[in-house]
Amino acid sequence: MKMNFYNSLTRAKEEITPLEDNRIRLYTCGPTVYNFAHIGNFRAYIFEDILRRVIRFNRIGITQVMNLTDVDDKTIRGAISRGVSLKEFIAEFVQAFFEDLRKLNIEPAEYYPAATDHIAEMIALITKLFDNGLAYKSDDGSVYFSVGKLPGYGKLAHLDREKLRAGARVSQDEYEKESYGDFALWKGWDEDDGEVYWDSPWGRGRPGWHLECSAMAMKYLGETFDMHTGGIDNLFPHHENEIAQAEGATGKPFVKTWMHCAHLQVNGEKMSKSLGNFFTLRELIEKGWSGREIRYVLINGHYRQPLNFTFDALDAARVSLARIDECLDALSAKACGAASGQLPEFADRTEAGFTAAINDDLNVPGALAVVYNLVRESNVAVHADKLSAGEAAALTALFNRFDEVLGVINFERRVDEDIPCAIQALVDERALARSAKNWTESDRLRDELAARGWSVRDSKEGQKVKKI
RNA sequence: GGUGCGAUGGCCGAGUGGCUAGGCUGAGGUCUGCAAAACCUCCUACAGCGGUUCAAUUCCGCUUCGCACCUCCA
Repeated sequence: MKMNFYNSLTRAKEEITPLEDNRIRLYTCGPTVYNFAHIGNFRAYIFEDILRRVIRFNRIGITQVMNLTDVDDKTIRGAISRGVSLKEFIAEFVQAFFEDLRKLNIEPAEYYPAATDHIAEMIALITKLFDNGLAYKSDDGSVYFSVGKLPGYGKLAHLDREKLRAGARVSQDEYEKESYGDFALWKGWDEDDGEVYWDSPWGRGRPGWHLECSAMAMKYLGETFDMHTGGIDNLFPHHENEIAQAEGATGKPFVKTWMHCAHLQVNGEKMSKSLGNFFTLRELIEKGWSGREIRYVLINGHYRQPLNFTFDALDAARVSLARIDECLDALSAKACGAASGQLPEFADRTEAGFTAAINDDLNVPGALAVVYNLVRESNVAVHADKLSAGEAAALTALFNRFDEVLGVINFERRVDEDIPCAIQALVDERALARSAKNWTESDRLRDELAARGWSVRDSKEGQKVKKI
């Protein structure tokens, strides 16, 4: 089935086919490792995770690169304020970032290049831009990209260069640029940079922010590759400038498909560090939410729509996931280890519906609706005892197939713990009371089990005991 | 000022020119000694005003409101 994704460059949904070798080469803008990422940041990484999972679900290979921005104003400032080297400063946040990715069940990318390991590639790129007459040096030792000399600049953001004007945040423009839209390729060293600098043909300094992505993307993925993604706020200027640097150097198209996700909001406003209205993943986990629940909230909205983050949504996620768990528990009890057989008739078109949803611009909410319909029909069949063991096993396999994309069904799913002897004794005692129809004693024992952290549910097959 | 995006039932959140999204919550019901789980029903939604159409929540225009970007940003 065809994948159709929305391309920010053309502003239309387009059929996605790999440029080469049935493999999609994907560059995803990663974190600046100067503190802990917040869940708004992770919305982007989860969107990219869903993207790569959907590509794989379609039996297409993937090579994903996610950069780590480890040199910029914020990392330098952080290192200096702590009196440590840049490498030491970022180490904690790099490690935390990878831990957080695991907590959210985000699949690892193939490459995580750090900017500071690719200074030579960046210098080479600037050299090419000089050769092509697109770069110039200023008096302060910085190098700028001359936006006016590159035809087509603004094609991604659809901005008219003539109409670029300073927004609210640009009142203090201290750079020595020839023209307003020009951006730094290389920043000449100054005192604020401390020990952080590299030598270059233009003197000591450090790379401009946009440069690393162009240089590293081309190193790992080639001069032209399939897809490049990030948050919508990266569309301009960051991605526009990446295109300018890459295409200005090579003369070839840089990226075929650009995809951008909308922001996570809190009370209708963008979640951001500057507004202070953000939650880090670790904060939420400390409050008792699981990575699974947080992942569920973050995928249960279309990536191009702003998503309003609330604790009510986390509550709903917990209950919703429990419903899926109940269904899968019932199926696995029914399957009882049987080999996967035929799917029951009601599930005939389910996978097609799921695939249609995710292949239509990653419509995860639509895919989840398909999953919940299957949950309901499975429950009906199980409770009516109309399911064979082979069918139950086949349904389980189907849920697992969906989970290749969702990453939320089996991830961190509660496994039934062994029942301690003391608890089992109470359960046995309760069975006796029940057979004697001593409901008072039965209820008392249920309360006692609950007080000890175990729930008991009566069914035709007897008592079902679970850790709460 | 420029450029985009959006407004869906109590909450979240898809989608569609006519046919049930889905989840959560609330109410009622079936089952059960009770509870739980499961299932069923209901709370009959598409910002407002015009227009196109046999038919508009869906297409077009205007209005109102909101969000984002306009060189730190996921």
